[in-house]
Amino acid sequence: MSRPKAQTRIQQKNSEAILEAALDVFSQFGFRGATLDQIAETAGLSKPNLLYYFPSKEAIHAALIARLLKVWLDPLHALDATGDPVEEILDYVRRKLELSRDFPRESRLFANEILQGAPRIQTAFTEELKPLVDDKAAIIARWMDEGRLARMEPHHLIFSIWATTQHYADFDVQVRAVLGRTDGAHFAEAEEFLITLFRRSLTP
Amino acid sequence: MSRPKAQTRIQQKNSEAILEAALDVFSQFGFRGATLDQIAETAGLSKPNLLYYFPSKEAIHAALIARLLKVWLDPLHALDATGDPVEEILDYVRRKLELSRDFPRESRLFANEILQGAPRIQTAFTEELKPLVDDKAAIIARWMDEGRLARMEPHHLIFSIWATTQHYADFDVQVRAVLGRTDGAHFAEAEEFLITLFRRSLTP
DNA sequence: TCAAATTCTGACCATATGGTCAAGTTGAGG
DNA sequence: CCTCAACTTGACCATATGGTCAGAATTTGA
Repeated sequence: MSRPKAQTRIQQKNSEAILEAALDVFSQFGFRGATLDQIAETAGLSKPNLLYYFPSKEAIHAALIARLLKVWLDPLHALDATGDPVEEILDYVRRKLELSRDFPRESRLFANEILQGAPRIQTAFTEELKPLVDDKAAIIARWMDEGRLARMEPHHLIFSIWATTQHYADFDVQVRAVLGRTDGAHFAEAEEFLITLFRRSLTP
Repeated sequence: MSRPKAQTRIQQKNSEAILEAALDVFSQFGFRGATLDQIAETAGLSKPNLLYYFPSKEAIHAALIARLLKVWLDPLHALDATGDPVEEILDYVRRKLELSRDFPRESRLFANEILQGAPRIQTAFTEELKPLVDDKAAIIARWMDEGRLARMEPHHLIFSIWATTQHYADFDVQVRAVLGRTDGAHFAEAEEFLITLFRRSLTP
């Protein structure tokens, strides 16, 4: 972070390996549960070498969070005020569920962070997330005023979409245990279910 | 756990204080992030004294989990096959949301555990949770067969209820940040929203 | 009241962990 | 092929942490 963007080939490669390894470890054990030794070993580097690229454990975590925040908020950004209300929201559900399926570690990284009071991303909440959500909630409210969506509290609608989609990444072990499966086939079922759930309650 | 149930007045009081403190600390920092010193200080005991009542950190955690599992599964147990289908499920939603409101630490304790792969409660999943969910899912499926509920995949319906209700406990900081509130008034809104959401999609 | 059982504690231990540093190795440009 | 900067590491440090133990303080029951 404070270090200038990776420039040499080696810097590029190792920084990437570190962030990749850190994502593995942080998402599995949380910030305090993760150790530099674990991250270094996963990345195939020695601990001092790891600390040559990032000044501290904090810095690695911060770099990860910053990098992922954009990807994470992207689907909500894509919600288009000029599209068809119901389909726009269902598309958002689909995109969020795809993130859970394709980037479960990222989802768990955020979940871990928020669960523990989000001590390291408070500013992102108030400065990025809240304005974005307020903006999109206003669009949804307008659609409801126009009678193009059934009336519901827009913020809570967004919460329910986050909750239901992220559940499949964050509580993966529970989902698998309850369904008695080890494959990932339940994502297709989940999509069908969620689309049905939200379509029925949103259609005016 | 291995120790016989607290018998003397002092044992009763101190065991209780320890579990209460441990709930605070574990739910906030996760298993690996929590320290015995923290728990001991919160409980108002010395660390060696803490270890006089529980043989290890693991044991404290295990005792907590065991004690909470019952409370946590209770609302689902209460789902009654002879009741009115839509109202039974909406009552379940209400009870789960009440748990999130009244026992957020318990919710976060479980969330932390599951997020990290549920290494310490795997057996509870397969031996208690799965059979219970399968049982209730069968009841819901029967209601749908009888045309008394709109058709949806029952397991995923249950997941969506867990996800949406627990979201308000587990992601509390995020909810507050996005709503821009510090009070707990959003629980009433959440209830209204969730009841509407599920009623619309479940009514045949 | 007094001995036995229970409860409590200061001091201590082994290990883990985030981080440092001096010195060595490797790679890139001239 | 030589030099200088970039990269890498073994050894090390201070602190934190889970846990132990001998003995002191307190409670209990006869």
